[in-house]
Order: sequence, then C-alpha cells, then structure tokens
Amino acid sequence: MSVEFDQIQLVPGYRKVAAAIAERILSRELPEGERLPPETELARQFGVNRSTVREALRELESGGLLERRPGSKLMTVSRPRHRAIAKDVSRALALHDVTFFEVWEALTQFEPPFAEIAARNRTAADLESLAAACERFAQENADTEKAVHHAAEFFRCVGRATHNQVLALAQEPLLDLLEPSLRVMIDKVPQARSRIMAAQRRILEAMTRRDAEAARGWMARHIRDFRKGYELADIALDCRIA
Amino acid sequence: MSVEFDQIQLVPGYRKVAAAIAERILSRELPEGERLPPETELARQFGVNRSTVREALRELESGGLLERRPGSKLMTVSRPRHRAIAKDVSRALALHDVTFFEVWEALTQFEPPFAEIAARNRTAADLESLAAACERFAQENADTEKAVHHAAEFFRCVGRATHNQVLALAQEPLLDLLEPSLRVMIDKVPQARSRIMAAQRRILEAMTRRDAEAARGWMARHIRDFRKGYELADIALDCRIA
DNA sequence: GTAGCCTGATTGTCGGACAATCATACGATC
DNA sequence: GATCGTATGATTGTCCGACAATCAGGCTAC
Repeated sequence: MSVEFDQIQLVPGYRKVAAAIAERILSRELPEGERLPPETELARQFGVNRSTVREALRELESGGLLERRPGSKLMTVSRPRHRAIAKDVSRALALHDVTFFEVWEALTQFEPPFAEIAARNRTAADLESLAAACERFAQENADTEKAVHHAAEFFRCVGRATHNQVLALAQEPLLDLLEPSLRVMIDKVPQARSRIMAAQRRILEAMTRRDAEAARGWMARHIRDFRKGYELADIALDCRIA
Repeated sequence: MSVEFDQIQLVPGYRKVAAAIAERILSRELPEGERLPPETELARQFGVNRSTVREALRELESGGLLERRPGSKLMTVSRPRHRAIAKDVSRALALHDVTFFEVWEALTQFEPPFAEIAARNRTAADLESLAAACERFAQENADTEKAVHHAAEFFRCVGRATHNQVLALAQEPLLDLLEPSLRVMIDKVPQARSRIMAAQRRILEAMTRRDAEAARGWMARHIRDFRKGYELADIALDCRIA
C-alpha cells in the first residue's frame, strides 16, 4: 500500500496579503471607490513589512482591482476596466500564436448575433455613437492606422448597443486582434475601404429601423468581406497574427 | 488663443521596468521557457534597486507573463494560461454586477455555434474527453458542487473540440459564471440533473456522428433548458450573480 | 549508485532612510 | 472676498543593507 501526501505549498507573504485584500473587494466589503489605508497602516495591520505590502499592491493594481485616482496618492478600490482586461486577453492570445482564421471564425460567430441583439436593444444614444463611428471611418480612412482603429470602433459601438456586458467584454479582445489583422490587409485591397463603409451604413440603417434580421444579415456579409479581403491580399489564413 | 499643454505623466520605475520586460516577451525576444536573470542582475542592468525590480516582477507575474516552475527559484517566461486569464475576466464581470440574464444570453449566442464547429472539427481524443465528462456528470451529480462543476466541464470539452483558441478562451469566463448561476438553481429543480444528462448524451451522440446541425440544435435546447430552470426555481433573471 | 554534507546563489522578508509629491491649513496680498 | 504663497504633515517611490530559508551543484563516504 502506498502512503501519499498532498503537495505542501508555501505561499509567500505578498501573495497572501494580495489574496486577503482581493477577497475583501470581491465580497464587496470594500466597495468601489473606497480608499485603501496607506501602506504603512496596511503593513501594521497585516503584521508584515511595507515592502511586502507594496508587492501585494502591485499584483492587485495590475489585476485592475486597485487604481490610483489621478492626482491622488492613496489607492482606491476599482472595478477592472473592460479595456484593461481585454488587453490581457488579446495579449495572451497573441502569445498563443492565434491565427487569422481563428479570429475571423470567432468574428463570424459573434458579430452577426451581436448585431441582431443590438438592433433590438439599441437606444437613441447608441444610434448616435454608431452614426458617429460610421462618420469617422468615412472621413478619416486615408491613414491606415486610423482606418483600422475606426473600423474596430464601429464594432465596439455595436457591442455596447447590445446592453450586455458579457457580450461587450467578450468582443473586446477580438477587436484588439482585428486591428493588426486588418492593418496588414486593408492597404492591399483597393476596394476594402468602400466595402467597409457600405457595410457600416447598411448596418446602421438596419439598426435605426430596429430591423434585427437585416442587421444580422449585413453584419454577416461585412465579416465575410474580411475573409475575401485576406484572399485578395494573398494572406494565408493559418499564419499567426503579428 | 489658448495655450494647451499635454498632460505630463510620471511613470514610476517599477512600471517602466515591467513594461520593458513585457515588451521583450511580447516581441518574442524572450521565448517561452526562457529563464529570467536573477533579481540582482536585473537591478544592475536596469540601474534600479532590487525592490523596484521585485515590484515589476509581481506585476508581470500576476499578468501571467512570468511564472516560477515548481521547485525552482528563477522566474521563467510563460504564456498566460487560459484558466488564469479567464479568472480575471469573470472576476471583472462579477464586480460589474453581471446578471443571470446576461450570462444566459451569452450562452445562447455562443454555445450552439460552438457545438456546430466542434462537431465538425472534433478529433477522436476530443470525443473521448467529451464522453468522459458526460460520464462523470452521470456518476457524480449528487453533490451540488460536483454537479455544477461537471456540467461546466462538459462545455469546456466542447470548447476545446472547436480547435479554435479564441472561441475556447472566450467561453471560459462564461463557464466561471455559469457555475454559481447553476449552483443556486440546480437543487431547486428536481428534473434539472436528468435534463442535463439527456442533453449531454444527445450532443455527444451528434458529435460522434459529426452531425453539426444536430449538435447545434441539441445544444440550443440545452441552453434553453437553463432558462426554464431559472423560471421554475423562481429566480429573477435580472439580479446579479453572487 | 545512493545518502549525506558543504558551499554559493537566489529569493522572501525585514528595518530604516530620504526626496518628491500631495493635502491641508494659515497668512499675506490685491 | 478671492487668489496666491508658504508651512506642515502624510504618503509614496526609491534606495540601501541585512539575514534566514531554500535551491543547485559538487564532493565525499559508504
């Protein structure tokens, strides 16, 4: 018979401190906006050195649970910003050698339903920001950098218009990856800009009429266009992004 | 005329050091598995104190870019693990007061297409792990905790079977939120367990036959069942999860 | 070949230190 | 009265030096 022991794991102090503070935040004992005590005070309470507290704070800070309000010294509890979280996700995907195809396939699956839901749930304000994004792409698309950014921004507006945080957040990393994907393609396909513009207008129009079916359909074509773009630009879909 | 100045921002040293190391990793100059120099050496190279380096390392560590191989002191470059990233995302969503409805709606949009793609791309190995997950749920569903975990695990297998990292990673945070959602419902609905079991079997069977259409359809019913569960358990869909 | 021991390297933690910045209150000036 | 300048204390960012615990590798004895 074999005697087995569980692996004993020594958790360093800075991690325990971070976990203790994180738990208080997650349980909402420390509400958003609450100011954290100064480092010396935290060190006293936890019975550790200030250096240890500081290492813990860096961990929480990079996780978005703490932030420093501009022009303030004390840390305040914060809800992780969607953009910051999305950056981590897209960074992780990039390091995992995600391919053009994977991103395109995900867009194919996500965006048409998003457009459908957005068409149903959009408010007047959403419509305005969509129209504004559409307009910006039409105006400033000469510069490659601005063009890809505005193209992604249009999707972001659609995501917000779904009024579903889960959907909006799930979309963000995709858009982070869409930008570099589009960057290498858009200038090689002369008609790309006008196709994007046309698609945005159609989608916007469908949203205005709250025509969910049409919004979905035009979005599906919009995404299919991207794939055609890669083929025209002669970019292999199975090579990794950036 | 108004003279305007750009906001001048003082970036603390630990953040600069973290950014410098992160850039090297992102550019793949430091490949995965590469061992980072010891802290004293890094301090010497950057011309800062070891404490400053340590704060930077904590930041990178919590972002998943660095990790310590078990039983080793030196940090090694690592690709952020999907699970770790997903934890951050679901934590963020929880803090943003995400509701049952939002999670359910996202599942409704994501899972049926995932099942369809998985049915097409699944390998024999995927099929095995799906069958195993199915079996585990059937065997160990008396304990609430195990039941919800195994239910989520089945979805995870479907996600992996798509062979698309973007889809698999996008699904993870959803499953983190599915668990607490299911936890409060499953014991209030007597038929929940048998319904889940039946759905899993149908989906598994469709995958075995590579019948994408059927896989999608059964998955759609599976998700619809969840909603019915909430209604039967008398849980308001617009209240936030845990 | 394995177990034990030694040595150097490295991390985790500590204590103390100081300049720069922020918050606040108090006067001085217009 | 409003604005400015200054003084004061609190807080962070950074540094230095220190030490125990742990890890890696080599050496020895059996």
